[in-house]
Parts: sequence; structure tokens; C-alpha cells
Amino acid sequence: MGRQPCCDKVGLKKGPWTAEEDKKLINFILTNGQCCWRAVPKLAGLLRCGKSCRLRWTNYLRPDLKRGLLSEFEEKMVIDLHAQLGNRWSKIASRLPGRTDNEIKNHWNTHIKKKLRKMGIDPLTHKPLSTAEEHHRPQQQDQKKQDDKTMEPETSSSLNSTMSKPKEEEDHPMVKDVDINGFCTDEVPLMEPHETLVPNCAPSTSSSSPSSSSCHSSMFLEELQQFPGFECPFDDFNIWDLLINEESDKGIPLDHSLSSPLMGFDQGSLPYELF
DNA sequence: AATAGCAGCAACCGCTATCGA
DNA sequence: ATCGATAGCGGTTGCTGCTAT
Repeated sequence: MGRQPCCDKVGLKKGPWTAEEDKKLINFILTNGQCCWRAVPKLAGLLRCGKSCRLRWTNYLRPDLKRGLLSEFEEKMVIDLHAQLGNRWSKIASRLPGRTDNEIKNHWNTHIKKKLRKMGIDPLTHKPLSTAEEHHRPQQQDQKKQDDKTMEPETSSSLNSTMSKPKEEEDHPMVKDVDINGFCTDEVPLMEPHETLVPNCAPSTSSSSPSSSSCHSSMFLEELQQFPGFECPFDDFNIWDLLINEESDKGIPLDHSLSSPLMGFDQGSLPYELF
């Protein structure tokens, strides 16, 4: 009958992942591919539940992820798709290669909502906010003050399409798999190699925040270097080259065809850095 | 310089659809 | 056909760093 219970949560670690845990998970998935998540923590030597491992992998460790803020184009895509699909973040994410549902959801809640409100658009309905509503939402007035500091004028024009967009979500809240731009929402768009290209984390000029996610990966790599026995073979290395080389040295075949994180790419000749 | 408040993001929680015995 | 486990999804929380006072 059925399957084994997912995981008893007794003794399992929670909270932020350490670089060591990340490395274990990356190594395991590179070696075995994405198989039964329930078995992953045990096999990888992690005190996490499978769910946590899956989340960490899909939202953070996957090599095909883009890091950093969404571009203006991506933002516009999110808004347009949200107008049609609602809060179906995974569907929206499937249209934006290298972006995760969690990332898009966060960006929506922290950036896009504010921008739309500032433009007088209700982020829920994508309809213009009435002036009456505005007066009854003092927190939005406060919000505007904040937004005024960061709002870029050209962004406003890029969002105009949401004003005139047909609102399928309102008329058909459960509308599924709307065809947009010629492909089904269930299809994950093929990623072009250039789409996975992430600039090296050079000393940041665009962001003053040290916690900027675009730099997070290099911080992770720096942490990795501190592990006993962990040697960086390159001056300017990337973790995926390293891990791939590591596995190759052991003679461990990588399952590229099924669920390898580098699925679809010729790993021996990647012309770009994954991180 | 200290600190309170805010913003951003990673991770967790709980629900549901799907799958397998 | 049924029941229970799993994977995936969306909502929410909590931590960390930044900014304003």
C-alpha cells in the first residue's frame, strides 16, 4: 500500500543552507540526476527533508538559473502573464527561462506591486485604481513615497500594455494553459545558451548591497574553498566546471540525458559560465 | 553612533493533484 | 477502486542588511 512516509521531521535541519550542504546536494544531483527527492537527503548525506532539497535545488542551485534583478523585459513579461494567468507563478516562471516561481513571486510582491500601484493600476485586477479606492488605502500613499525614490520613468512606459490587456483572468479565473506567443504554457521554453550566461560577479557597481543575490554564488564558492580538501584548480573558476571535473576524475558517469542540471548542453564545450 | 523601521529574499508551511501499491 | 505517499504550487514567515531618524 502506498509509499513510505515522506520524512519524519525529527532531527532534520531547518533554516538557511550552508555551503557544505549545497556542495553535497550539487554533487549528488550531478552524479545521480534528479530522482526521488525523498531519497536524496539520505543518499547525499544531508539532514534535510526531500522537500527542502528539491526547493533548494530548483530555487537556488540549478545551474541554469539567472541571478540578479529581473530585466525590464522580464518584468513586463511577468506583468503581462500575471494579467492572464493570475498568481500561477510556476506557469509564469516557465515562460521566463532561468527564473524560478519563487523568485518571480518575490519580485512581484516586493517590486512590481508597488510599481503598478504607483501607476494607479490594481495589481490584482490589472485595472486602474479608482480615486476613491486610493483615498481608502493610506498604506498605499505611504508606499508611493517609497516608490518615488526608486521608480524609473522608462519602466512606466513599459508597463502600459497591462492597461489595455484583455483580462482573461477576471472573466475566466481558472483559465488554463492560455497560449501566448505561440507556445503552450505547459511547455518549458528551450533555453538558449546565451540565456544562461550570468556575468561574473565583478566588484559591484550597480548595487551597493552586499546581499545582492547576483553575488551570492561567488560567496558560496568562496565558502566552498574553505573546506578541508577543497582545492580550486583555477584562478577564475566556476563551480560547475569544478564539479564536473571532479566527477569525471572519479570516472562517475553523469546522466546528461535525463535530469542532469546540465541537460541539453555539451558540458565539454560550454562557451559561457553558468554562475 | 545607535537604533528602529523597512525592504528584499530564502526558506518553510500547508494544500492539492497525481501517482503507485 | 481506494488509500496513502510524493511532487509541486502558492502563501507566508523570518532573517539579514540597508536606510532614516
